[in-house]
Amino acid sequence: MKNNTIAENQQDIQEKKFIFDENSCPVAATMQVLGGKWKSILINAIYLTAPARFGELRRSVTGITQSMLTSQLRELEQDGIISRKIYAEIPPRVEYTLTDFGLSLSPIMLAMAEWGKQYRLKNETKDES
Amino acid sequence: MKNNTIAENQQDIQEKKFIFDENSCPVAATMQVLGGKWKSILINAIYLTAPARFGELRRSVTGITQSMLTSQLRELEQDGIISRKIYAEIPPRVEYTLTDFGLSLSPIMLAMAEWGKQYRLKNETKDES
DNA sequence: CAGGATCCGCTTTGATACTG
DNA sequence: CAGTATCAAAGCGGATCCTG
Repeated sequence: MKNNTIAENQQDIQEKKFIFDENSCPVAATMQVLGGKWKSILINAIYLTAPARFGELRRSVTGITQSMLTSQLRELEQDGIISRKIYAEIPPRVEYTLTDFGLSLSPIMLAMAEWGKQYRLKNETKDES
Repeated sequence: MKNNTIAENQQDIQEKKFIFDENSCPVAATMQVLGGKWKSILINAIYLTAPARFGELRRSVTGITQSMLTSQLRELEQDGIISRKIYAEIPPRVEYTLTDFGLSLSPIMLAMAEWGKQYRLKNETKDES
């Protein structure tokens, strides 16, 4: 059973006949979900403050506008990352939490957080000019 | 009925008062390096085919234009992710490889690749309509 | 409180032509 | 071969106003 989805055969590996594109590269798929200016921040915020209310997120995620917050939350919900729970109250209340699938992102988020710290450290000491 | 119109200070301490923004959230820092349509694909491509020549990348990374390839490679080099080695030959030859710092991204890349596969699987079975 | 609907500018990306 | 330069198109993000 030599059904290699990455390279057709051993010769391709030696000749480096790889094909990378947005539809086949699985890393790109993840980036499409996490991409954009706010998605990763929102996931992180909801992860740390769940259950997170809309107004809470608007205040804690500095700089985001209402419309952006709404649209990004909708997309994350659409992608199965977060779940939206509506309470029929006056005033209305909506709580966001990570789904199990969203929680499966935590290894990535943790690794990215750790790497991001190192990256910022690296650039701090470099900016001493 | 307590009067908490101005008593927010005490409560805020007990409440979840997190602040998330692009400059403090380390995850956002990583996203700034990996963000965009091509960066993650390029890192993956260079990781798997290093040393990768410019023309090789242009052919293997399907859909990218020369100008995009150049600019994205320059930014990755600027961020210390890849190194660019020029051979003074005719015709010219340039090889790209990941730096040690770029290699430190591999846990993230591997985690993202694995998650991306699951994500695509999830959506495949969902698209059976 | 938690949005929805519009409008708009800027950044990102793409297409094309040219060069050492 | 490995770029640069220029221009056009697209998409993302932002500001503002309105609503159940």
